[in-house]
Amino acid sequence: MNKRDTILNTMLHLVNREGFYHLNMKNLAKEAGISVGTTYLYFDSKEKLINELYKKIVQDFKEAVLQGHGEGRVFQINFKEMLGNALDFYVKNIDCFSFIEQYTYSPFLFKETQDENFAILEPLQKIISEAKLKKEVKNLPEPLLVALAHGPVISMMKLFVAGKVNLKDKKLKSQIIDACWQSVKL
Amino acid sequence: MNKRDTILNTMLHLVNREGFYHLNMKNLAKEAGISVGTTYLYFDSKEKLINELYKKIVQDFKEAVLQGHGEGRVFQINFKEMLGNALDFYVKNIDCFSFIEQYTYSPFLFKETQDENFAILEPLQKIISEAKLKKEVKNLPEPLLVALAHGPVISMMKLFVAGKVNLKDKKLKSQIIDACWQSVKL
Amino acid sequence: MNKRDTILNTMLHLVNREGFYHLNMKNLAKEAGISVGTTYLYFDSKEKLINELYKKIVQDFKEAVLQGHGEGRVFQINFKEMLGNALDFYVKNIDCFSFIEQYTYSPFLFKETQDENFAILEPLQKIISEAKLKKEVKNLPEPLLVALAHGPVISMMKLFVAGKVNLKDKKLKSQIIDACWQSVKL
Amino acid sequence: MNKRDTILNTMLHLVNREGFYHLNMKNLAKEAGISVGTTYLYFDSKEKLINELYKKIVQDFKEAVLQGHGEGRVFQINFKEMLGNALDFYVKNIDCFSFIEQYTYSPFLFKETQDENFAILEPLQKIISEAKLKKEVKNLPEPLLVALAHGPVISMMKLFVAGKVNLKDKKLKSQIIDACWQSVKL
DNA sequence: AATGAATGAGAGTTCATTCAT
DNA sequence: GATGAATGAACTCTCATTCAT
Repeated sequence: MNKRDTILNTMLHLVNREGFYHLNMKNLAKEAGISVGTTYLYFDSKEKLINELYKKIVQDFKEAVLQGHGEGRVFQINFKEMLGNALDFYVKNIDCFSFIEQYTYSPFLFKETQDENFAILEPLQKIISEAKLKKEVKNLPEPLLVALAHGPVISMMKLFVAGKVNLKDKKLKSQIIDACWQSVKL
Repeated sequence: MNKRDTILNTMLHLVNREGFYHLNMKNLAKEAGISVGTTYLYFDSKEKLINELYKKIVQDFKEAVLQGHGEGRVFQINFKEMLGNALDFYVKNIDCFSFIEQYTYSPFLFKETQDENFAILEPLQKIISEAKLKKEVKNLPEPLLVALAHGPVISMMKLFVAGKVNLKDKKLKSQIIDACWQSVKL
Repeated sequence: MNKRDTILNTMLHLVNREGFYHLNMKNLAKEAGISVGTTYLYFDSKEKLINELYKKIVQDFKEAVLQGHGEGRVFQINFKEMLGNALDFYVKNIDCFSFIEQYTYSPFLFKETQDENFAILEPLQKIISEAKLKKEVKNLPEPLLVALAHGPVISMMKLFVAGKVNLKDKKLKSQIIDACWQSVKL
Repeated sequence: MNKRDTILNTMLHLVNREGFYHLNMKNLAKEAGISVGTTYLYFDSKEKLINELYKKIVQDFKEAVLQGHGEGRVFQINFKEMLGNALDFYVKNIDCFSFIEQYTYSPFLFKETQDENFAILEPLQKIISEAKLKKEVKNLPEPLLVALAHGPVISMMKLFVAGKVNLKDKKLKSQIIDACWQSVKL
């Protein structure tokens, strides 16, 4: 792996083990097996590094979420697949899930835009918006439909991170997805 | 207001205006109109102070949520009331909502127990648990039922904080609550 | 002495012993017998501290130079007195002399104005300017008259600092002043 | 131009554009169009490099100053020519003038000898010393005679660098030289 | 009880120098 | 000879905490 990616991965790891607050560049360097100075060869500042990491994760998430997505297919199929992909991504990359949540709630960093916070919702927003036009979902405000689909997933992930539920269980996973589908479908 | 509460309130305000990261005891004292030293007469450390604040907010939240709650009443009534109370509390105390979210996602502080994170869910958990026993809700794992009820509310609040929806609108509020009810009801 | 002045004095001392380049806040604090943090209670930054020190020295210099100055007197008296005062000030405060010279030649710091560099010349400029109007000095450009009076003083001071001449010798002092006077007088 | 000279020239340029303080080897290399490593093939350290540059400038200055100098000629001619040469050199090589001044006042670097500071005065010292023996100059201490000749030139240069006088003006130049001559001549 | 000047460890960042290529 | 990624000590500055008043 190239050094830039090593740094990003180590950061991701550290943020989740110690939290933003206890994170410091010296530890990051030590954990990554490089020197402090080297970090600054690849990133201008701690802040930029964190922002870059966030962008990378969002991009990875979006890609994962759109896996297997087909434009012309029935909404139900696409919706369930997307939610399933999201869950799978989160479960496989708990660090990424935790990072996104921490980042979102941190007036901690100077984000370039406030909207960054909602970047991960974009794919879901898009298909719900289209379904809304075609009246294939409940007649509720779009943001609410998104919240009904995404909110429970996040809540379940929080419980999973805390070790309170097992999202690796396929049955539970499909129950979540079905329940969310029930919430939005006509 | 007594000095202890002034400090807690100022902290709440500051955390949301500047974020945990940019928070510092000097500013806290200045904003509260006292000296740094005084802060330490009431709280042992910054960390303890934050933890205390969290506990206080959770307690306030729980009280607000249980407002009007009747033991013997129909589940639907209690459920909707509870969700409505939660929404009202959050909307009226955005600072508290943001604080809770930030705190939850912060391995920032050494929490006394991980379970603290889920303290606010307790009332909801309790009534859902009872309803489950009486088979008044869908036959789904309890945590999922809680997530179906609470997740969308949190998601909507995030959008509200970002100025993307207006939760002061009564119609939207009842749409949210109804939708959540639909998700869990038999 | 108050702490603020202790810091300024220590800085003055250190700049001359070690030079701007080797100066660092830790040593400054140690030498001043305080902690690093304390320095920042009195000055916003290293740079501001140096700029403040410069301003203070210039002010002290100007005051010293105008000592005994009388508005209505013969130009020759005022001129010689001013030059004598300057020499006395420099000799008594070698550190100040060295500091001024170092500061002047340092694109080292972000000066608020370039003109700061010439602030110490103001009193001399003023009396020469007046004398010029009254045709009491040679018919040469004002800047040159200033240079003829001040340049040799500075050059002598440099030699004094290097231990090559003894400016505490009264005879040498009056020779310098007389020679400068000869340079500008009609 | 060979690489060694390129480095020296770039250094000279950079010191005057950014000052000693903001100078760093990476920028030096970039500006010189070489790599950092290469710099160290030609110079042992930053400090040595600066010291070498100083020596080179002093040498260039001395050569320029002695241009046209004739051993047997009248002192006045040699004196005026020397001062004229110095002025011309400084005006043509402002960077060199600024560098010399910065260097002189910098306990910034560990100079090999303190006397280095006065190296540029040597030619002037020499002819004044000879003239003194032959009683062709005022009966004043030699260092003062040197200061009377050189001090005003430096002062005028400082004003020139700051854009306050125009030393490219031939009349001003001859006024300076004449005035200095008046200061030292019998 | 209340103050706020003082502390100093530790933060983020820089940069002269090295060395494997 | 030439490179430039890598180093890590040292820099400026911050801030939770203390304690004499």
